[in-house]
Amino acid sequence: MKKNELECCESTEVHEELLAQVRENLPQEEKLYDLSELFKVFGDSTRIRILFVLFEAEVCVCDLAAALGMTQSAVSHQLRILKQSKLVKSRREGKSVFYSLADSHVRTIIDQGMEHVEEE
Amino acid sequence: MKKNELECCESTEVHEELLAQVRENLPQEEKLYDLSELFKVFGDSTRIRILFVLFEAEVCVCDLAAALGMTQSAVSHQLRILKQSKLVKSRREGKSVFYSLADSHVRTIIDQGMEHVEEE
DNA sequence: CAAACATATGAATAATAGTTCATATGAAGA
DNA sequence: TCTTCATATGAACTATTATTCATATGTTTG
Repeated sequence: MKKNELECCESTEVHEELLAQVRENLPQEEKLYDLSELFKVFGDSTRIRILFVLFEAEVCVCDLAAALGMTQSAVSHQLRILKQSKLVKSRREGKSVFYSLADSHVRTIIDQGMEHVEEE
Repeated sequence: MKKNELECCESTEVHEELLAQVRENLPQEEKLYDLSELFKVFGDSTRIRILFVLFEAEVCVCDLAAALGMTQSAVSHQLRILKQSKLVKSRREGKSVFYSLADSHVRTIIDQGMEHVEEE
């Protein structure tokens, strides 16, 4: 990173200090990437709807598809993404596969998001 | 929604009840959409990095661009999105515009996400 | 073991979103 | 007022992603 890039806002000196401090406290690039990837999973209304259904109960794929009015394939693709992010887990029972929430962070994150959305 | 869609998993009866209950407790479609739109904002590493910089201090656009090694334009576009979602606010001081976090939900949501990502 | 059922998955398509480039807006100073 | 600096924004391009369709995998039952 070249120092020249910082030549902005005229008062270069002061900002250099600030930027140095900011960079120091910034998490590793990989962590930030993983974090954004996690939120990307929440950033789709189909997956959000799936999670809300799973708040209620452990549900099999075809019921999920029925509840959401979507094809089995579309739901299955999204379940795979949710599972890869460890937001849901699955359990096979005969021909069916039942999905449920993986841990409590899911609920907390969504609740906080809801609070933000519901403000004003 | 046609009842025929629910003919799956053979034991239709039981699931009908479950699905009726699930549908009842599901938030309005609009709420779910807004929620996913909010998380979509968190689901980009550029915006996550911007938010982490703002955790440290109130920063002007060109310093943000410098800190992240991005063009002023790209940062400005993302700031607009963050502002529309009310995650950041801005304040003009002469030629510069300073950005800062809008409320505490931002921090809570990101912290919970971090916890999830950092597990195992 | 063959047929039926539930789910998973690869490829293709369609829609969405981020960055770049050029330029517009808005403020400060000569 | 004209120039310069900081930021904002529209359009084009590129990349990413969700859904569909066809089909594969895995399980139960006759």
